Amino acid sequence: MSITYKDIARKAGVSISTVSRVINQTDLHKVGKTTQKKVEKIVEKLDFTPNVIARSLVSRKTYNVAVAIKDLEDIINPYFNQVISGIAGVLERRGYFLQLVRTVSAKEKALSPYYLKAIQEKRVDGLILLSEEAKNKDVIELFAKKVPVILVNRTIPNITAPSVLIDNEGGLYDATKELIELKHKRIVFLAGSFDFQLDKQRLKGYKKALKEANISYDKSLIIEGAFNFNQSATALGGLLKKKVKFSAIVASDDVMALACINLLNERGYKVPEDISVIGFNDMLLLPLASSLSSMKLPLVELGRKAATMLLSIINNDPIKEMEVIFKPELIKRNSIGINKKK
Amino acid sequence: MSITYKDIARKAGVSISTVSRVINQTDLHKVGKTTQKKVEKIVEKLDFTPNVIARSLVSRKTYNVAVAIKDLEDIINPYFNQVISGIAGVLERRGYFLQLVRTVSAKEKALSPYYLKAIQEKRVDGLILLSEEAKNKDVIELFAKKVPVILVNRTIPNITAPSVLIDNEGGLYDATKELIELKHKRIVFLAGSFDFQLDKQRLKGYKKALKEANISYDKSLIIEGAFNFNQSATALGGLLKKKVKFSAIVASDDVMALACINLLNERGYKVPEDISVIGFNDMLLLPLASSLSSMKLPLVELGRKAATMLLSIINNDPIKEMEVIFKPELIKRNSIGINKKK
DNA sequence: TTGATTATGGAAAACGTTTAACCTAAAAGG
DNA sequence: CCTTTTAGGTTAAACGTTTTCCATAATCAA
Repeated sequence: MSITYKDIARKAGVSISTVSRVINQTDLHKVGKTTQKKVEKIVEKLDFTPNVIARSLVSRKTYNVAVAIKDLEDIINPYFNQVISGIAGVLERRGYFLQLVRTVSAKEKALSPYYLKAIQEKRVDGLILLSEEAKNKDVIELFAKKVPVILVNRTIPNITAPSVLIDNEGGLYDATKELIELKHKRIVFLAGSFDFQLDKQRLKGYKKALKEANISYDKSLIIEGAFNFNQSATALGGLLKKKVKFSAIVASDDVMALACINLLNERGYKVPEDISVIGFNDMLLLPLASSLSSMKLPLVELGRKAATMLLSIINNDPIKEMEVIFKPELIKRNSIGINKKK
Repeated sequence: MSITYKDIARKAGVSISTVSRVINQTDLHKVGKTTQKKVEKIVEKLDFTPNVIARSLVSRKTYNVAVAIKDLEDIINPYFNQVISGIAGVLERRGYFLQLVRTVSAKEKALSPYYLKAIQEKRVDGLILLSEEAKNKDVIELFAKKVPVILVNRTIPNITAPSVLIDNEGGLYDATKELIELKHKRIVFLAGSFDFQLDKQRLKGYKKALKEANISYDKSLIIEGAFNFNQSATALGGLLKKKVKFSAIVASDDVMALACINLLNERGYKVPEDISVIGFNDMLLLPLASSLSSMKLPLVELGRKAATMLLSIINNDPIKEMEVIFKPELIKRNSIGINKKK
């Protein structure tokens, strides 16, 4: 059916090994110039591409990398989008392919989640884990099996793993501190979900900033918005309904911050005159929020870094640092101002 | 290094063929009940998963499907997101993996674009083409080579290919007609780009509606916004600057429509009092535009359909229809109203 | 009892590569 | 002139499966 080395070899009147050497440019000293040209011409003419499957079988390399997100709806999230975009760029430049896998199984009680399946079946050379859903136990097992894995914005207790991290604690500390400096005392932290490390770490930073300013921690100011617009609006709506007092909000994501601004406007509050708002990620993709202050993160760059590290590990290149930490940087725009109340 | 059939066979004291038969549940009449149990127990205990590469080599199936988008930034676009989400769901349920590939090559003059490379190297069993970038010539060649390919929202001249299409002409016809019924006469069509079939088709529908109403076609009302927020705002801004008169806008995408509403508000126009706006896709992901009227498309469903068709072709199942067409449906919300001017 | 059938299983080729080991003729070295 | 080296190859094993074909023992019908 399709062309193989055998065909090329026959047409060129040489052996299969010679064809392999010409195609891979290896051991070329074992091939005469004229033979080489002859083979190259035929490869060219037939537009031949070696079968990567057969190649993988012997080389044990697939040139395939899995990128794991929790659920496929997650690719809708601009955060993952940008990271994946960065990953993909590096992979392509280095000749690798990108396989998108999920960490949750399909409802029908699949045996193992897809991201594990991809590795068990040896479909991929490595894995970039963008999701926190993957169980610690499973991830530890992967490390034990020497599977190249990069963790993104997630750690495993007591283990130093190759990872690209975000200084979540520092980020929320900086954001909170800025608001405190603007005389805010009752600051809402709209987290995504405390099921995630990321928000636990951020809460730490929030508390730290409060403590330093001798502001007491009020649990009722902490709410969860599931990283999406609607649930964030609902959460904030709940707070308003309960008449909880506050003059500022830090959100764990720009979309969530946007939901706040939107709801506040609807309810007659002005941002930043009445309420200050700071987002996270600085995604800039919603020009509607062109005045949103945010903790900026170079997400595309972060993806690039993760991919580069993974490829280093896959190719046994020396790796400079096991953990790379990106520090969010506060971008001040028009959504924050001095607290004038009281 | 890793476990193979050989190991299982040795431990079970049976042949490799027997192991294969048990694992694949094929030719089970050739395996005794007790032998089967014995093998199964060992497979279970060792947590063995067959090497999919070796398997692919002989079966000529990779259980891998490529989904091609133009550029990786495209996954940021909610349109692709939803379609891919639909595709991924079906693939996973049927045991297939999803490979994300681009139709444009990396800048460094790569030989062939990645989506072609994936096929040439036999990495994938089929391809879903979400991008119009892929050249007709290349796509035709794929069909000639009997590669399973599904086209999404794109056709190839003179060829009936398996495809999932959108009734673009009908969609814009309906939108325009609605506005005409609301007494609008000068209607802006904010297209993405006329490099694309999709917008050419939509323009056709737009013109058709005008013609039926005896409204003359004014080319200056046709602008392009590159399917993104900023360029759409710029395009509309240009129109305003030139003082072109209009009372309604149909945009080729919700984000673009949003850009219009945003700019109009900034410039002091009210929607829908002064200007009516209709979007396309009805993505609903920007609750900020909760009142945006839009031509709704079941994008996730569309992705599902594409994946289902592809798998049918891959597995030589009879395929019901070569072309499935999704008709956009006008969802009326608060962004349109009767034209009161003149 | 004999021949046919059935149940159970193994051996080996094949898939398309890579690569280690081997071969030969010519060139070089002494 | 003989030996060694080098250039330019070839052969064949290996990678981990699937699958066709063959083998044997037990069972069955007559």
